[in-house]
Amino acid sequence: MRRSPRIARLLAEVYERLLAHYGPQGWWPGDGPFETVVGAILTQNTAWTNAARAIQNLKAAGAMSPAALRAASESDLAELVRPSGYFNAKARKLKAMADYLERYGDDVAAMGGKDVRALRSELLAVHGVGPETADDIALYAVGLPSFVIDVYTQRIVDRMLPRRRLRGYDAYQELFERHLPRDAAMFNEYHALLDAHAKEVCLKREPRCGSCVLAGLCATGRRAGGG
DNA sequence: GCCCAGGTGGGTA
DNA sequence: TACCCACATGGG
Repeated sequence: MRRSPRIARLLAEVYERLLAHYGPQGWWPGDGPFETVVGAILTQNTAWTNAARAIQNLKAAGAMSPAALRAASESDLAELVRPSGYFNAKARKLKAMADYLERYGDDVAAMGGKDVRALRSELLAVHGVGPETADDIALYAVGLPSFVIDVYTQRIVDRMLPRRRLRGYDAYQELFERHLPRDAAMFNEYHALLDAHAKEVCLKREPRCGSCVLAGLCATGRRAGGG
């Protein structure tokens, strides 16, 4: 993908408008880097409120640490994370993550010494970690600049750049990373703002795109959405 | 009752 | 590479 000054200006303006309108989002909600890692797995294809219940269960059971996850049986873990859905699959994923973290001495912050691309590749090799979860962990738990793409981000980009026809996670990520300064704090805020905007405006049945904070930057009225 | 939610892994063509 | 499907609970 070639860098385009026009797209760089567009993405910068979108960020400025969203930040001015919604304010700082304070992601990732939760208590510390390891809890963020756990949350990234538990929120997969699941509403955050459900993931949060599972996190509370893990904390109440004293299981919110890599060592505790390794020590627990998979079936006990599954019961604890039941509210987040896919509980058997997620219990296995949590154990795989806990096994992986052992190489960093169970210290998520220790991953910060790595190159972001190298860390991302490592994370992708862990069972249950796909591109979005790897970027969630790299960005929100470790603080390295890896732009997070989710379905909301893809929908908003598709409406802003309908001619672009991006395919696949990496294409969307490349769009942001090629056109923005490589700044973890800004990546953090930008993704959270896109999420907030998608939830408040774009996913409504009748989005009022004319008064939307992104009016004029977004191709409206193409589907049941705009903004 | 129906659709959706801060995806991923495994199988098939 | 590109689809398909299983995985599963809770809220609107």
